[in-house]
Amino acid sequence: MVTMSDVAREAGVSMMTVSNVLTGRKRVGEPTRDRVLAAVESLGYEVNLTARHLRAGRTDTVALIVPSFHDYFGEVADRIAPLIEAGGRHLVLERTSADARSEMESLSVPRLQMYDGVFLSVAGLGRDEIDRVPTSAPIVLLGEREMPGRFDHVRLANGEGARLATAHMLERGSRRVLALGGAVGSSAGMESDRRAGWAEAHRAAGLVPDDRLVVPLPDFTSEAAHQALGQVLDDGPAFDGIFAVNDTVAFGALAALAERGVRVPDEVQLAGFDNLDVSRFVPPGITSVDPGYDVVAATAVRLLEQRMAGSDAPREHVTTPVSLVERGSTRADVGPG
Amino acid sequence: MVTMSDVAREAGVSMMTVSNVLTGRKRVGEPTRDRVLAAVESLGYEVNLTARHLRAGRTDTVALIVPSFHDYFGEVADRIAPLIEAGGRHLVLERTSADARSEMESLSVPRLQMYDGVFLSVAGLGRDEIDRVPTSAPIVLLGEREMPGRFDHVRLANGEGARLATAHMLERGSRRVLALGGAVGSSAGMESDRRAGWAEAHRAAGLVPDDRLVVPLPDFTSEAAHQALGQVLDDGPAFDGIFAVNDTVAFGALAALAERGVRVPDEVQLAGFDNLDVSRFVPPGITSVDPGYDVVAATAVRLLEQRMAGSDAPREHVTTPVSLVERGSTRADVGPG
DNA sequence: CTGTTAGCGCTTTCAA
DNA sequence: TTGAAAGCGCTAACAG
Repeated sequence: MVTMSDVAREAGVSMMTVSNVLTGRKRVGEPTRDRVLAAVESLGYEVNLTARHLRAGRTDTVALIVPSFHDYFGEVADRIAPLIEAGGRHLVLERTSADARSEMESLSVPRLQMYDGVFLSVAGLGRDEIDRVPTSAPIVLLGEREMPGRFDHVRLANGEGARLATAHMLERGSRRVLALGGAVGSSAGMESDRRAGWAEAHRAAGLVPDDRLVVPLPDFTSEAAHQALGQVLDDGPAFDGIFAVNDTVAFGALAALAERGVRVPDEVQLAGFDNLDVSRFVPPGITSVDPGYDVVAATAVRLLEQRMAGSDAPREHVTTPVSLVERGSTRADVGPG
Repeated sequence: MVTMSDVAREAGVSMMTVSNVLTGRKRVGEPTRDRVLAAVESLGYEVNLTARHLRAGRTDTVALIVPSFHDYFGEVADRIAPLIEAGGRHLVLERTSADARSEMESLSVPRLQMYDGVFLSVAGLGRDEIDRVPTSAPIVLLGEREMPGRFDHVRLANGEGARLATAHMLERGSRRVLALGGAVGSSAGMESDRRAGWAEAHRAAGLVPDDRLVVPLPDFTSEAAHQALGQVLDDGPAFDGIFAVNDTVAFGALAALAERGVRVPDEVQLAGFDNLDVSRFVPPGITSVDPGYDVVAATAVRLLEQRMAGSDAPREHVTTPVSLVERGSTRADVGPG
């Protein structure tokens, strides 16, 4: 490995001069500069960033640590990346494994403090476990559940989104709207917030939410939704609308409906959550709750940069607004129900 | 910041002993060990990985650097991650910006050598530019084009996949199959390989590939495909099949067809490439070329680990096999054409 | 404008 | 089993 002192020797200058040429932090005379660059070129020298980072005490790198970068977090990452770059830092993504054990593992403190800041979304961890994550690096939590007060936290208006989607279908004539992927117990996760919104929409419409319409899922994949909805269609309660906990789940539902020849939106209306790009294109177009990705990203970046700048302002817990995007999977007018 | 020497002082031992306790590399007496751990706990000490890395000359981290982690590369990343973890290293993802300038930027040597190894997929760079990427770190190229011989390279059998998909539709009665996203010029990218396969299938069926059926796209998004196919439907040549250069493009096509009431597969058959998870579920199910993600991942990891182990075996250029997954968007039997 | 010194936090020798 | 010294490659601070 070629080091800076090799270059210095080759150019007949001190290491400091090489460093100055490379970083541009100090004025260096033209001829000296040229000799240094020539030496760099001829030796094929490359700065060692690890060494620079150790010296500087910063890595100029921010991590987005999420359970999966498909779907929602992929979209979020796409918006966060340019904002972080604009601040002169790099964004890297890390995937936490699904299970809580290795999730805690990947949150091992040493790794966290390798970064100037971290966006963290924890799927499997309970609130207490999160609370035990040391605060060595600036951390902004992303995620749809209660979080310890000692972290900044950005979350969506989940209940409101679910309410919007469900109310929309009720307005358009549905009377029995399934909550596909709704939590049955009283966990504090995203699914229970979304389920609460579903229930609230029913009550606002003068209907009593029927617990049998809440269909839990082992995970929020298309496959799980496909299977579960197949079961409901075969021998579950009757329904005429589906609020899917996210768009991926909605695709699984769509497949199950199509297989049985159930027409969308005529017989069953369908709405999802996340407004994935593909949801616009999948016929008949999936009505979906839009998370306002730009706002989520901008808020998260603002909080993290504030923290990285050393602010000790009180932690913020921000809930960002959502909106409903109506498409062909729900009806345009009030139907017969 | 608490350092190891703080812990050593607190525990009344030398730094070396602290290090040994923490890494477990050497035997340490029980009582000493306990005192060290107590000090670590009470001071809230965290190893500084940057320092460790500098000392070790390794970062135990591998990067997957891709233009986008949606779709194809997201799937690849999901398969690569566990394999890398199994080797005791971490996988991080970085996104290259779309444009070649900042792509070259993110490939700046210093960043590359921060990693023990790199999987690199370059979208915007030409072969010559890639050839100029310094070989400081072990690099395995991923991507569907000719690459310099000095790198290991994993690519798909693009031509074969396109041929399979097109031949399948021709067998099932299509006579005029659009190549949606096919390259028009003679660039050496993925799209021209796939277009070549499309043409070959025609010839094998005794048909003459019609260049007017090759529809170029500004980018391989659903939106671009939606627009372009809309144009073709409105005033382009007649067709009865579509080979979409990837599944994302296929979704855009599906939307354009649905808007105009064109029935799939009865009037137009449709096949894509990548076999995304969602393609299984989008009615009527998108026939797609499966890239064999597990094989791609295993091959790439094998090559990189070999390189990271210091091998100077000749560079390998591996083309991994693909297969066709038939679904409802193409016909089950020979139709009337 | 250029060079010298010191040290970021850790671990690999080597010695006790 | 424990410790002291040396140095990974770089740059801030200060001299010259």
